[in-house]
Amino acid sequence: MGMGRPREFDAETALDQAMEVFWRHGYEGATIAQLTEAMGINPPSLYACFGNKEGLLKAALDRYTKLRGVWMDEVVAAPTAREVAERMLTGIADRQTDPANPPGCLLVQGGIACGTGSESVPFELATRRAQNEDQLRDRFVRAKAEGDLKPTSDPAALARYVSAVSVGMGVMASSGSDREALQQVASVAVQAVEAQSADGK
Amino acid sequence: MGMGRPREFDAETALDQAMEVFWRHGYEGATIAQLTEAMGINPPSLYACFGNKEGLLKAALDRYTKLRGVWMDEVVAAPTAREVAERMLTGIADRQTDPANPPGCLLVQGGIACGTGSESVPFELATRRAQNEDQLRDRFVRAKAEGDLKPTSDPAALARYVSAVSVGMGVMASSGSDREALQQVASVAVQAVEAQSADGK
DNA sequence: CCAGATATGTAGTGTTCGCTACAGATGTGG
DNA sequence: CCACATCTGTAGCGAACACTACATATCTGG
Repeated sequence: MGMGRPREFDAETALDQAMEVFWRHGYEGATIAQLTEAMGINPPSLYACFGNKEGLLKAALDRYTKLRGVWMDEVVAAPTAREVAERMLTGIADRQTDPANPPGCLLVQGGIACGTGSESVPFELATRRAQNEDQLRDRFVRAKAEGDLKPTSDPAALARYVSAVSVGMGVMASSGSDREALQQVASVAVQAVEAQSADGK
Repeated sequence: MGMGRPREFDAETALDQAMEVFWRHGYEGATIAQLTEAMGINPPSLYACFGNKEGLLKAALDRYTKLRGVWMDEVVAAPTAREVAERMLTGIADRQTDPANPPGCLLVQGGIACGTGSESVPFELATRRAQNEDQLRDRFVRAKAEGDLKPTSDPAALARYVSAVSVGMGVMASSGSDREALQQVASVAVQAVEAQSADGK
């Protein structure tokens, strides 16, 4: 028994194109026609490879969070909580206004609200954002244990805060805010982390 | 010439119901069927009164921002920049988790991204958020002039920052974060404004 | 009570959506 | 070269969408 005709497109390349469409238009705003055109394939190929529209989104999210995870590892590798926050927020400002990608963050742009029948999409995005927050929290827990953060500080609250600012910056970026505006936000936001640092700066 | 049959529903009451549907499902996620059912009317009445779906959204946004404006006036009436930020952010935490409303903020939930043909919706929401930011900025400009904020502080950046945190909290609320979690974020966020206050607290 | 004007409920319209049946193309194992 | 398996393109499926035609009902002005 043979192995069948091989597929004529590269799945990861196609996924990158799909990711960009979801990123720009959101889950519900992206149509199969737009996706297939961007991916350079026809609907049957899409469904054979990814199951359905939601499966394609999840695959795109996997790819997005994988790429982002590499960067996040660098972020939490910073020596102090303050520098973690600074790397994170200034990096967010740069990345979310990088003309190579759609503005904002796929985990926000993808869909905060969805119609009946797609309630799992916002949940899926929220789960991925929460993973990011967890990674930050773990890093801040360590910072507190190391005496880098004040003994009175709340690492979980700090992580939630940095995560919230990141999300807010993503919305601003998608609404047209430029890199400079986001850098200003990052600059102010870091000061709240400084206030929780043992050396106060 | 007569004045015709009077409408049998109250426009503002119906608008409140429509606002809640948009708030919960977003612009694209909300269907005319859901809207008319919530409003207790039939499609022709909706179109006669509001023009089309986008007109209904704008009317709902007008009502939302009007109600919110009353509260914002109280916020900026606080005596110091720090207290303005505190009232704003703790109030956001309370309001966005108020069980009387859908979670989050209509200006965020309404739609960050939209499909082709509805690009004006995200723009409309962004414009309303910008108005809020302008109001904050004006207040912080005054605070700086009054010596309440440091001479080196940037009122526009501070306003952008508070606005960004508010938006981030809105996304968190819609993803299931409870009041306490948002209050923690608010509590941390205020410290950045404190750092820009002349008395440092 | 009548004529004009506006609102209402029923029952659709055309379009677009996500998705797929099907036939032909292209590969592998024997 | 043949049976089989998988992919590809065309063409279109049923459902849901925003929106509306139309007949009927309810008002005002005369």
